[in-house]
Amino acid sequence: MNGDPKATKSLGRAARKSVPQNPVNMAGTKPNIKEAEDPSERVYRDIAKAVLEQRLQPGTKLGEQLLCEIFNVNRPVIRRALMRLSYETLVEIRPHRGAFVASPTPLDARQIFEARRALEDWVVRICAERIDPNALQSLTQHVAIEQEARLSDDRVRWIRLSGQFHLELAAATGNSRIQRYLEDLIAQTSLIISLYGGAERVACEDNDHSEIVAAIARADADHAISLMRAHLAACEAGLSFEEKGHATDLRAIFPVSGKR
Amino acid sequence: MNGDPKATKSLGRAARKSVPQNPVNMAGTKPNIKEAEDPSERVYRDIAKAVLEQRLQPGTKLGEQLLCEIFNVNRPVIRRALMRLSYETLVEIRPHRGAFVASPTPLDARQIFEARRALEDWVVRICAERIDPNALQSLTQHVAIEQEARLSDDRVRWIRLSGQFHLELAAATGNSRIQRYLEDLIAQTSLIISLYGGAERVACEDNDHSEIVAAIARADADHAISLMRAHLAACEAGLSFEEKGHATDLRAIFPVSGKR
DNA sequence: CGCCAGAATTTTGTTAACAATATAAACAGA
DNA sequence: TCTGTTTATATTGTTAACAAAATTCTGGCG
Repeated sequence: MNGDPKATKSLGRAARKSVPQNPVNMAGTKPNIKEAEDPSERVYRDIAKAVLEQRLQPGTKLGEQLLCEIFNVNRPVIRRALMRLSYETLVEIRPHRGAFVASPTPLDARQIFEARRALEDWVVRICAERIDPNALQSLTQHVAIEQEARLSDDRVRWIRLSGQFHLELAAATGNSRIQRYLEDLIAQTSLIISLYGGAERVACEDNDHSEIVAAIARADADHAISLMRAHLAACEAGLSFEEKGHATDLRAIFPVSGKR
Repeated sequence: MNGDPKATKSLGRAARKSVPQNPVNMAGTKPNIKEAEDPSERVYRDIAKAVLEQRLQPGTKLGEQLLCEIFNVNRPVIRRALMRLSYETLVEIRPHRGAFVASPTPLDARQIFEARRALEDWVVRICAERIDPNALQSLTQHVAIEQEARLSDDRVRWIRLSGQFHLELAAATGNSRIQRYLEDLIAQTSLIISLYGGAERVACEDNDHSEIVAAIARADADHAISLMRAHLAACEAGLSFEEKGHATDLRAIFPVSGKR
C-alpha cells in the first residue's frame, strides 16, 4: 500500500453559498471528509490483492468491459487501474490486445529472488541493528497470527500473512522506498509461485519467520541475515520450472491457431 | 504558437491494406512495423529527462493544457504521462489542483540516499564478483566520456552522464529490477540536488567513478563498496537543508491554508 | 474432412463535449 | 486600507460517443 498521507482532499473550509439549502454534514465534529477516493484505487487494490492471494492466475485476461461490470465503474477508471498495475509489472498490457495477469519467465523469477535477497538482506540487517521495540512486538504478534492461520488451514489468509510478514519487516526499517520496492517484488513472487510453485504452493514456512524474528530480537544481524537467505533460497528451490503447460499460457502464446 | 492544423488528426500511420495481395507478411521483413509507440511514452520520457537534467525545478506546475500545446498531443496522453510520473514520485498530483514536479522533503532525501546505499552496495559487490569484460570496457569508456564532458563545461551533459554511470553499473549486474529501482532513486536524487544542492549542484565527482571502476576491475569488492559508500556519503553531505526559503517550497509545504 | 479467406462482432484506443472544483479577481463593508 | 465575501474564469475530472484493431464466426476451397 502506498499510503498517501497527502491525499487529504480538504474540501473548502467555508461552505459554498451557491446552494443555500446545503445539507451540511453536521459540522462541529470531525468533518467526515467525503474521502472522494479515486475509484481506480479500489480497483487497483482489489486486483493486486487477488494476485497476491493467488486467486488470479497468471495469463488471465482482464477485459475492460468485464471489469467495468464487476466493479460498477467506467472504463477510464478500469484503464487507470490496469495502467498502474502494468507499471508494477503485475499485469502486461499488449497494445490492441488487452491486459493480462503477468506471467514472469524463469529468468524473471531468478532476478526477482535475487533482488529480494539484495533488499531483504539489508532490511534484516537494519532491523537487527536498530529495531523499535514496538515494531518488534508487532512482528512477534504477526508471527503468532501466521501460525494460527496455518493451523486453521485458511490457505488464502496464510498466503497473505506470509507475504505481509516480509512487508512488516521492511516497514520496520522506516524506509518507505525500500518497502515499496519489496511490495512489488513480493507481489511478483506470488505470481511466480502460482506459475512454478510446487504441490502446496506456499510462500514461506512459519518456523523460518519466527526464527528470523528471534534473531532480530537478539540483535544478531549475521544470523538473521543467514536465516533470511536460507529462507528465500528454500522458497526458490521449491520451484519447478518444468510444469509450464497451463491452459492460460497456451492461449496467450498461440494467438489464433485454435478452432474448436 | 497556436497549433498548426496539421498532424493531429491526420494520423500518420500507414493505411493498413486489407488487400488480399498481402496474405501473410512473412517474418522476413518487419522494418515497417513502426512500433506504434504510445505518444505518452515520449512525453513521459521528455519530462523525466528534463527532471533528471535539473532543467525542471521542483514545485513547477505542469498544467495539462500547456503540456498539450507543447507536445501537440491530447489531454489523455498528457494525463497518462503525468500519472506514470506520479507512480515514480517524480511529480505529485493533487486532486483538482494539478500536477507539480515533486519536492522531496529532507526526510525523503535521507531515505532515498539510504535506499541508494542499500542497492548500490549490492550492485557494486555483484559487479566486483562477476563482471562481464564487455561491461567493464563499457564502464571505462563511460567514465572517460564523463571526464570529457566535465572538462568541456557542458553541465547538463555532465549531470546526465553522472547519473547514467550508476545506471550502467546496475545494468552490469544483469538484474533489471534493481536497475529499475535505481533509476527511480537516481531521478529523485536529481530533484534533491535541485532543491538542496550546494553551489555547483553536481551529482557526482568524476574521480570517484573512475576509482570505483578500477576497484571493480581488480575484483576488490570490499574496496569498491567502501568507495561507493564514501561517494554517496559525500554527495549527501554536500546537501544543505537550510536554504529552504524559496516561495515554491512554502507553497509545497502548506497544502492548503495551513490546515491539518 | 481440414484449411484458408472474408465479414461480423467484440474490444481496445481516441476524441470531443460536459460537469465539478479550485483559483483569481472584483467588490462591499469596516 | 484592509478584510471578508461573491462572482467569474480557468483547469481538472468525468462521461459519452466514435474509430481502429483484433479475435471470432461463417463460408468457400483444396
